[in-house]
Amino acid sequence: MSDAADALIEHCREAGQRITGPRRIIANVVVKSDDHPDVSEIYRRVTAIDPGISLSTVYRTLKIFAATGLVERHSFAGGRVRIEPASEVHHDHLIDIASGAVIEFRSDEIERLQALVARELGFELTGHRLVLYGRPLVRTLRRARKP
Amino acid sequence: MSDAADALIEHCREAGQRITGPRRIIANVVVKSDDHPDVSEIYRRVTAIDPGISLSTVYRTLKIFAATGLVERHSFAGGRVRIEPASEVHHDHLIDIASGAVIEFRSDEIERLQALVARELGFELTGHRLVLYGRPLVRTLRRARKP
DNA sequence: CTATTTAATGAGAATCGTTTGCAAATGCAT
DNA sequence: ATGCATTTGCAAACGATTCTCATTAAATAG
Repeated sequence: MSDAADALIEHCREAGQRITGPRRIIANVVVKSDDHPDVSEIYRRVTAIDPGISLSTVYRTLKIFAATGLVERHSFAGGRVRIEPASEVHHDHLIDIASGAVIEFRSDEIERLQALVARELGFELTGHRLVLYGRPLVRTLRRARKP
Repeated sequence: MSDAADALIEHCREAGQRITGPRRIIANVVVKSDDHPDVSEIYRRVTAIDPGISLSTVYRTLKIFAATGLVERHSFAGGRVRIEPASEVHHDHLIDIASGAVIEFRSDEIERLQALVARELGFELTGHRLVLYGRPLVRTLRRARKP
């Protein structure tokens, strides 16, 4: 239905994959997930639409989508794998340790330094993984200044 | 036996832990592991010294050492947990995608930027996890220039 | 040095997320 | 519609890690 889901499906067809009911549904669920859900959450959302779809199919389909570069699978902090639709622009993640929320960010400066560091060590940087963990800054209430 | 292992053991005692045979051996194996082995590799090394030590004990002991801050447990690229003795200086890792080797590095500049980025997003940086993946630079053989 | 107390161990079962084997169902080209 | 390869659902298998619990060993008191 969704534009992006159609694109995802189209990519699959081009990759020689059959377009099946489950795959359509999973594609739709994934593209409208902007909250980095884990697989069981995806499964929950998928079965809310079609209760007949099995967990294996969700896993298998996500793997195919990932292989085609259509979704990304992150494994933050030793936990379970979390899913996000692939986006044009690369970004890294900051985890709010208070709420567990995942915030996306991007820093060209950091990227540049990474490549530099790798080169200094004698490597060509082929990828990286940066996750920041942080606690929300308490917006310090402006205290009335004593004159 | 080793200086560092003694320190590790001493920390444990101070933390109210009993100093047992298995713990001594595991401590020794860990401190002389500069290659970021995974748990089963640690187990292999430990049982090479005392075949009676169980895998559960290795896991339990590593967890205790980690809790005391004496060893660090990393989970690179969706794989198994890998162990390293805690070091004074913080560092990040670069994985050689050709060999799987783990290289340690440190960049104050990157650290600084991370804190900055976090602050801009409204967070106080409490931790981070940076892993670079790279392919060894082929040291381009200086080709004889045709004059 | 031995007895007492209490924590640590070994062996295996249990758990968790993920993957796999297989028979039945389905997509798609004809 | 027909045939056939691909997908599916189910359940069993899996690998890493954790747990259970009876047994053993460390620290402590006597």
